[in-house]
Amino acid sequence: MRSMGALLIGDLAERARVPTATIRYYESIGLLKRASRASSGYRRYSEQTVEELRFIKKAQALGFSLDEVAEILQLSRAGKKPCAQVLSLGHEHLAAVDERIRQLQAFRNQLASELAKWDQQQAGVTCDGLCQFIADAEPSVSDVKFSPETARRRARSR
Amino acid sequence: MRSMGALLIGDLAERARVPTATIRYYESIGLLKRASRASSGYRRYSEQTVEELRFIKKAQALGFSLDEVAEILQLSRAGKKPCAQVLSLGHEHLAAVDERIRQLQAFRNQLASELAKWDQQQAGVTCDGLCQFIADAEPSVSDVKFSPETARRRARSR
DNA sequence: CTTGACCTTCAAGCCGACTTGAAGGTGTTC
DNA sequence: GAACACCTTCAAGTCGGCTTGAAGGTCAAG
Repeated sequence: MRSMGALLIGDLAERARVPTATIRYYESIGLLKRASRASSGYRRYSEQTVEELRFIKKAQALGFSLDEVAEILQLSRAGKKPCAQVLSLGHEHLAAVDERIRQLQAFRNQLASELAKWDQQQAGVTCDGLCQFIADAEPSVSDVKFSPETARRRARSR
Repeated sequence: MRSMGALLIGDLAERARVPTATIRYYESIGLLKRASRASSGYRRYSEQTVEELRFIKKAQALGFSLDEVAEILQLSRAGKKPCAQVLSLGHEHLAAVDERIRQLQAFRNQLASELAKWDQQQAGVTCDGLCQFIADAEPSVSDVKFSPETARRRARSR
Protein backbone atom coordinates (compact mmCIF):
# COMPACT_ATOMS: atom_id res chain seq x y z
CA MET A 1 0.00 0.00 0.00
CA ARG A 2 1.35 3.26 -1.16
CA SER A 3 1.20 6.17 1.28
CA MET A 4 -0.68 9.16 -0.01
CA GLY A 5 1.07 11.20 -2.63
CA ALA A 6 4.04 8.88 -2.92
CA LEU A 7 4.51 8.35 -6.61
CA LEU A 8 6.83 5.85 -8.17
CA ILE A 9 8.83 6.98 -11.15
CA GLY A 10 6.38 5.34 -13.51
CA ASP A 11 3.43 7.16 -11.95
CA LEU A 12 5.30 10.41 -12.20
CA ALA A 13 6.13 9.64 -15.79
CA GLU A 14 2.51 9.04 -16.56
CA ARG A 15 1.32 12.12 -14.71
CA ALA A 16 3.82 14.42 -16.36
CA ARG A 17 3.91 12.59 -19.68
CA VAL A 18 7.64 12.21 -19.65
CA PRO A 19 9.48 8.89 -20.09
CA THR A 20 11.00 7.43 -16.95
CA ALA A 21 14.41 7.39 -18.57
CA THR A 22 14.12 11.10 -19.11
CA ILE A 23 13.25 11.69 -15.47
CA ARG A 24 16.34 9.78 -14.37
CA TYR A 25 18.34 11.71 -16.91
CA TYR A 26 17.08 15.00 -15.51
CA GLU A 27 18.10 13.90 -12.06
CA SER A 28 21.51 12.84 -13.34
CA ILE A 29 22.22 16.27 -14.75
CA GLY A 30 20.96 17.99 -11.63
CA LEU A 31 17.84 19.39 -13.21
CA LEU A 32 15.66 17.54 -10.73
CA LYS A 33 16.99 17.13 -7.24
CA ARG A 34 17.82 13.64 -6.06
CA ALA A 35 14.62 11.82 -5.24
CA SER A 36 14.14 10.30 -1.84
CA ARG A 37 14.09 6.53 -1.82
CA ALA A 38 11.87 3.85 -0.42
CA SER A 39 13.55 1.01 1.45
CA SER A 40 13.50 -0.88 -1.81
CA GLY A 41 15.63 1.80 -3.41
CA TYR A 42 12.74 2.97 -5.57
CA ARG A 43 12.51 6.71 -6.09
CA ARG A 44 9.56 8.37 -4.40
CA TYR A 45 8.00 11.55 -5.71
CA SER A 46 5.32 14.00 -4.69
CA GLU A 47 2.91 16.13 -6.66
CA GLN A 48 5.44 18.89 -6.53
CA THR A 49 7.70 17.04 -8.88
CA VAL A 50 4.85 16.63 -11.31
CA GLU A 51 4.61 20.41 -11.30
CA GLU A 52 8.32 20.80 -11.78
CA LEU A 53 8.30 18.46 -14.71
CA ARG A 54 5.40 20.29 -16.27
CA PHE A 55 7.27 23.51 -15.86
CA ILE A 56 10.34 22.04 -17.45
CA LYS A 57 8.28 20.93 -20.40
CA LYS A 58 6.72 24.34 -20.72
CA ALA A 59 10.02 26.12 -20.63
CA GLN A 60 11.48 23.66 -23.08
CA ALA A 61 8.53 23.93 -25.40
CA LEU A 62 9.25 27.61 -25.48
CA GLY A 63 12.86 27.28 -26.43
CA PHE A 64 14.69 27.33 -23.12
CA SER A 65 17.64 25.00 -22.89
CA LEU A 66 17.83 22.56 -20.03
CA ASP A 67 20.72 24.55 -18.65
CA GLU A 68 18.60 27.65 -18.50
CA VAL A 69 15.73 25.78 -16.93
CA ALA A 70 18.15 24.33 -14.42
CA GLU A 71 19.40 27.77 -13.53
CA ILE A 72 15.87 29.02 -12.92
CA LEU A 73 15.00 25.97 -10.86
CA GLN A 74 18.17 26.29 -8.79
CA LEU A 75 17.32 29.87 -8.00
CA SER A 76 13.75 29.02 -7.20
CA ARG A 77 14.75 26.24 -4.88
CA ALA A 78 17.37 28.33 -3.18
CA GLY A 79 14.34 29.67 -1.37
CA LYS A 80 15.42 33.06 -0.18
CA LYS A 81 15.00 35.70 -2.81
CA PRO A 82 16.09 34.37 -6.11
CA CYS A 83 13.34 36.40 -7.63
CA ALA A 84 15.52 39.30 -8.60
CA GLN A 85 17.88 36.93 -10.33
CA VAL A 86 15.06 35.05 -11.96
CA LEU A 87 13.78 38.36 -13.12
CA SER A 88 17.05 39.43 -14.67
CA LEU A 89 17.46 36.02 -16.23
CA GLY A 90 13.99 36.48 -17.63
CA HIS A 91 14.83 39.85 -19.10
CA GLU A 92 18.01 38.47 -20.51
CA HIS A 93 16.11 35.69 -22.12
CA LEU A 94 13.51 38.05 -23.46
CA ALA A 95 16.23 39.95 -25.26
CA ALA A 96 17.62 36.69 -26.61
CA VAL A 97 14.21 35.63 -27.84
CA ASP A 98 13.65 38.96 -29.52
CA GLU A 99 16.98 38.62 -31.25
CA ARG A 100 16.12 35.14 -32.35
CA ILE A 101 12.79 36.26 -33.72
CA ARG A 102 14.55 39.01 -35.60
CA GLN A 103 16.95 36.51 -37.15
CA LEU A 104 14.23 34.09 -38.05
CA GLN A 105 12.23 36.85 -39.65
CA ALA A 106 15.18 37.97 -41.71
CA PHE A 107 15.57 34.40 -42.83
CA ARG A 108 11.89 34.04 -43.51
CA ASN A 109 11.85 37.13 -45.70
CA GLN A 110 14.82 35.94 -47.68
CA LEU A 111 13.26 32.58 -48.24
CA ALA A 112 9.87 34.05 -49.06
CA SER A 113 11.24 36.45 -51.63
CA GLU A 114 13.32 33.74 -53.25
CA LEU A 115 10.27 31.53 -53.42
CA ALA A 116 8.21 34.31 -54.92
CA LYS A 117 10.81 34.74 -57.63
CA TRP A 118 10.88 31.02 -58.20
CA ASP A 119 7.13 30.71 -58.39
CA GLN A 120 6.99 33.29 -61.14
CA GLN A 121 9.63 31.76 -63.36
CA GLN A 122 8.19 28.34 -62.87
CA ALA A 123 6.98 28.06 -66.46
CA GLY A 124 10.05 27.59 -68.59
CA VAL A 125 12.61 26.30 -66.18
CA THR A 126 15.31 24.01 -67.38
CA CYS A 127 17.52 22.63 -64.69
CA ASP A 128 20.75 21.72 -66.37
CA GLY A 129 23.62 21.59 -63.97
CA LEU A 130 22.70 23.12 -60.66
CA CYS A 131 19.23 24.13 -59.71
CA GLN A 132 18.73 27.63 -60.97
CA PHE A 133 16.53 28.60 -58.11
CA ILE A 134 19.17 28.17 -55.54
CA ALA A 135 22.06 29.12 -57.76
CA ASP A 136 20.30 32.37 -58.55
CA ALA A 137 19.52 33.18 -54.96
CA GLU A 138 20.84 36.52 -53.83
CA PRO A 139 24.34 36.23 -52.48
CA SER A 140 23.16 37.85 -49.29
CA VAL A 141 21.21 34.77 -48.33
CA SER A 142 24.41 33.15 -47.22
CA ASP A 143 24.80 35.89 -44.66
CA VAL A 144 21.52 35.22 -42.99
CA LYS A 145 21.94 32.23 -40.85
CA PHE A 146 19.15 29.86 -40.29
CA SER A 147 20.54 27.78 -37.51
CA PRO A 148 18.71 26.88 -34.34
CA GLU A 149 21.91 25.47 -32.89
CA THR A 150 23.78 28.67 -33.45
CA ALA A 151 21.03 30.64 -31.83
CA ARG A 152 21.00 28.39 -28.84
CA ARG A 153 24.74 28.51 -28.41
CA ARG A 154 24.80 32.22 -28.80
CA ALA A 155 22.16 32.48 -26.13
CA ARG A 156 24.09 30.20 -23.82
CA SER A 157 27.46 31.84 -24.31
CA ARG A 158 26.12 35.09 -22.94
CA MET B 1 53.62 25.71 -61.42
CA ARG B 2 49.94 25.12 -61.16
CA SER B 3 48.06 24.46 -64.38
CA MET B 4 45.24 26.86 -65.03
CA GLY B 5 42.21 26.46 -62.85
CA ALA B 6 43.63 23.58 -60.84
CA LEU B 7 42.91 24.51 -57.25
CA LEU B 8 44.25 22.76 -54.22
CA ILE B 9 41.86 22.15 -51.39
CA GLY B 10 43.20 25.16 -49.52
CA ASP B 11 42.56 27.43 -52.50
CA LEU B 12 39.09 26.06 -52.86
CA ALA B 13 38.52 26.58 -49.16
CA GLU B 14 39.61 30.18 -49.44
CA ARG B 15 37.56 30.81 -52.57
CA ALA B 16 34.39 29.32 -51.13
CA ARG B 17 35.08 30.33 -47.54
CA VAL B 18 34.66 26.85 -46.23
CA PRO B 19 37.24 25.05 -44.06
CA THR B 20 39.25 22.33 -45.79
CA ALA B 21 38.08 19.81 -43.23
CA THR B 22 34.52 20.59 -44.18
CA ILE B 23 35.25 20.06 -47.86
CA ARG B 24 36.72 16.64 -47.12
CA TYR B 25 33.75 15.94 -44.94
CA TYR B 26 31.37 16.84 -47.72
CA GLU B 27 33.21 14.51 -50.04
CA SER B 28 33.11 11.77 -47.41
CA ILE B 29 29.33 11.92 -47.16
CA GLY B 30 28.92 12.01 -50.92
CA LEU B 31 27.78 15.60 -51.07
CA LEU B 32 30.71 16.53 -53.28
CA LYS B 33 31.86 13.96 -55.77
CA ARG B 34 35.30 12.47 -55.28
CA ALA B 35 37.93 14.96 -56.39
CA SER B 36 40.49 14.00 -58.99
CA ARG B 37 44.01 13.73 -57.69
CA ALA B 38 47.40 15.04 -58.68
CA SER B 39 50.28 12.54 -58.76
CA SER B 40 51.06 13.66 -55.25
CA GLY B 41 47.66 12.51 -54.11
CA TYR B 42 46.50 16.08 -53.57
CA ARG B 43 42.91 16.81 -54.52
CA ARG B 44 42.50 19.03 -57.57
CA TYR B 45 39.47 21.23 -58.06
CA SER B 46 38.07 23.49 -60.70
CA GLU B 47 35.98 26.63 -60.52
CA GLN B 48 32.94 24.46 -60.84
CA THR B 49 33.48 23.11 -57.37
CA VAL B 50 33.68 26.63 -56.02
CA GLU B 51 30.24 27.13 -57.49
CA GLU B 52 28.96 23.91 -56.01
CA LEU B 53 30.20 24.85 -52.58
CA ARG B 54 28.60 28.26 -52.84
CA PHE B 55 25.45 26.53 -53.93
CA ILE B 56 25.61 24.29 -50.90
CA LYS B 57 26.09 27.22 -48.55
CA LYS B 58 23.19 29.09 -50.08
CA ALA B 59 20.92 26.09 -49.88
CA GLN B 60 21.97 25.58 -46.30
CA ALA B 61 21.35 29.22 -45.55
CA LEU B 62 17.88 28.75 -47.02
CA GLY B 63 17.19 26.03 -44.50
CA PHE B 64 17.94 22.91 -46.48
CA SER B 65 19.66 20.07 -44.66
CA LEU B 66 22.75 18.51 -46.17
CA ASP B 67 20.69 15.46 -47.02
CA GLU B 68 18.27 17.61 -48.94
CA VAL B 69 21.09 19.42 -50.68
CA ALA B 70 22.62 16.07 -51.55
CA GLU B 71 19.34 14.94 -53.01
CA ILE B 72 19.08 18.05 -55.11
CA LEU B 73 22.65 17.69 -56.31
CA GLN B 74 22.12 14.03 -57.19
CA LEU B 75 19.11 14.93 -59.26
CA SER B 76 20.97 17.76 -60.91
CA ARG B 77 23.84 15.52 -61.83
CA ALA B 78 21.51 12.82 -63.06
CA GLY B 79 20.30 15.35 -65.59
CA LYS B 80 16.85 15.48 -64.11
CA LYS B 81 15.01 18.55 -62.99
CA PRO B 82 14.93 18.99 -59.26
CA CYS B 83 13.40 22.41 -59.48
CA ALA B 84 9.84 21.38 -58.78
CA GLN B 85 11.01 19.45 -55.79
CA VAL B 86 13.16 22.30 -54.61
CA LEU B 87 10.17 24.53 -54.90
CA SER B 88 7.94 22.34 -52.78
CA LEU B 89 10.72 21.77 -50.29
CA GLY B 90 11.17 25.51 -50.09
CA HIS B 91 7.51 26.11 -49.41
CA GLU B 92 7.59 23.45 -46.76
CA HIS B 93 10.49 25.18 -45.07
CA LEU B 94 8.75 28.50 -45.27
CA ALA B 95 5.71 27.09 -43.54
CA ALA B 96 7.89 25.55 -40.86
CA VAL B 97 9.69 28.80 -40.25
CA ASP B 98 6.47 30.78 -40.08
CA GLU B 99 5.13 28.36 -37.55
CA ARG B 100 8.25 28.68 -35.45
CA ILE B 101 8.13 32.43 -35.56
CA ARG B 102 4.51 32.32 -34.51
CA GLN B 103 5.31 30.10 -31.55
CA LEU B 104 8.27 32.17 -30.53
CA GLN B 105 6.22 35.31 -30.63
CA ALA B 106 3.52 33.75 -28.52
CA PHE B 107 6.20 32.87 -26.02
CA ARG B 108 7.78 36.30 -26.20
CA ASN B 109 4.50 37.94 -25.38
CA GLN B 110 3.84 35.61 -22.55
CA LEU B 111 7.30 36.06 -21.14
CA ALA B 112 7.04 39.81 -21.51
CA SER B 113 3.73 39.95 -19.68
CA GLU B 114 4.96 37.65 -16.94
CA LEU B 115 7.97 39.87 -16.53
CA ALA B 116 5.82 42.96 -16.41
CA LYS B 117 3.76 41.41 -13.65
CA TRP B 118 6.95 40.51 -11.84
CA ASP B 119 8.44 43.91 -12.19
CA GLN B 120 5.41 45.35 -10.46
CA GLN B 121 5.23 42.95 -7.56
CA GLN B 122 8.94 43.15 -6.84
CA ALA B 123 8.49 44.04 -3.17
CA GLY B 124 6.69 41.31 -1.31
CA VAL B 125 7.33 38.24 -3.38
CA THR B 126 8.19 35.12 -1.50
CA CYS B 127 9.70 32.39 -3.59
CA ASP B 128 8.84 29.34 -1.59
CA GLY B 129 8.82 26.25 -3.71
CA LEU B 130 8.61 27.15 -7.32
CA CYS B 131 9.02 30.58 -8.70
CA GLN B 132 5.80 32.35 -9.53
CA PHE B 133 7.00 32.86 -13.03
CA ILE B 134 7.01 29.13 -13.35
CA ALA B 135 3.73 28.47 -11.66
CA ASP B 136 1.81 31.20 -13.41
CA ALA B 137 2.66 30.36 -16.98
CA GLU B 138 -0.40 29.45 -18.97
CA PRO B 139 -0.86 25.72 -19.33
CA SER B 140 -1.41 26.11 -23.03
CA VAL B 141 2.25 26.70 -23.57
CA SER B 142 3.20 23.08 -23.15
CA ASP B 143 0.95 22.10 -25.98
CA VAL B 144 2.82 24.09 -28.54
CA LYS B 145 6.14 22.60 -29.21
CA PHE B 146 9.00 24.82 -30.05
CA SER B 147 11.65 22.41 -31.10
CA PRO B 148 14.15 23.08 -33.84
CA GLU B 149 15.04 19.40 -33.88
CA THR B 150 11.47 18.44 -34.41
CA ALA B 151 11.22 20.84 -37.29
CA ARG B 152 14.33 19.46 -38.83
CA ARG B 153 13.23 15.88 -38.42
CA ARG B 154 9.85 16.71 -39.79
CA ALA B 155 11.58 18.12 -42.83
CA ARG B 156 13.87 15.13 -43.12
CA SER B 157 11.27 12.45 -42.70
CA ARG B 158 9.32 13.63 -45.68
C1' DC C 1 69.10 19.64 -46.94
C1' DT C 2 66.26 21.51 -43.81
C1' DT C 3 62.38 24.27 -42.69
C1' DG C 4 57.70 25.09 -42.89
C1' DA C 5 53.45 25.37 -45.22
C1' DC C 6 50.69 22.65 -47.39
C1' DC C 7 48.54 18.11 -48.25
C1' DT C 8 46.97 12.96 -46.94
C1' DT C 9 44.13 9.43 -43.96
C1' DC C 10 41.52 7.72 -40.27
C1' DA C 11 39.61 8.18 -35.71
C1' DA C 12 37.53 10.40 -32.24
C1' DG C 13 35.29 14.36 -30.06
C1' DC C 14 31.61 17.90 -29.58
C1' DC C 15 26.95 19.89 -28.81
C1' DG C 16 22.01 18.92 -26.52
C1' DA C 17 18.66 16.01 -25.10
C1' DC C 18 17.72 12.09 -24.92
C1' DT C 19 17.10 6.81 -25.89
C1' DT C 20 18.38 2.04 -25.63
C1' DG C 21 20.25 -1.99 -23.71
C1' DA C 22 22.13 -5.17 -20.47
C1' DA C 23 22.06 -7.20 -16.12
C1' DG C 24 19.87 -7.50 -12.11
C1' DG C 25 16.64 -6.29 -7.73
C1' DT C 26 11.53 -5.71 -5.92
C1' DG C 27 6.81 -6.47 -5.10
C1' DT C 28 2.27 -8.12 -6.05
C1' DT C 29 -0.66 -11.74 -7.61
C1' DC C 30 -2.00 -16.56 -8.64
C1' DG D 1 7.22 -20.17 -5.92
C1' DA D 2 6.70 -18.51 -10.38
C1' DA D 3 5.27 -15.06 -13.41
C1' DC D 4 5.35 -10.51 -14.50
C1' DA D 5 5.47 -5.66 -14.18
C1' DC D 6 7.97 -2.55 -12.22
C1' DC D 7 12.22 -0.68 -10.37
C1' DT D 8 17.70 -0.11 -10.13
C1' DT D 9 22.52 1.25 -12.31
C1' DC D 10 25.79 2.22 -15.75
C1' DA D 11 27.35 2.42 -20.45
C1' DA D 12 26.84 3.39 -24.93
C1' DG D 13 24.23 4.90 -29.01
C1' DT D 14 21.63 8.54 -31.73
C1' DC D 15 21.06 12.75 -34.60
C1' DG D 16 23.46 16.63 -37.89
C1' DG D 17 27.25 19.00 -39.08
C1' DC D 18 31.06 19.55 -38.39
C1' DT D 19 35.95 20.06 -35.75
C1' DT D 20 40.23 18.36 -33.88
C1' DG D 21 44.13 15.44 -33.51
C1' DA D 22 47.70 12.25 -34.63
C1' DA D 23 50.88 10.51 -37.76
C1' DG D 24 52.72 11.07 -41.84
C1' DG D 25 53.66 12.52 -47.21
C1' DT D 26 54.80 16.61 -50.72
C1' DC D 27 56.93 20.56 -52.31
C1' DA D 28 58.96 25.32 -53.00
C1' DA D 29 62.16 28.50 -50.87
C1' DG D 30 66.59 29.60 -48.61
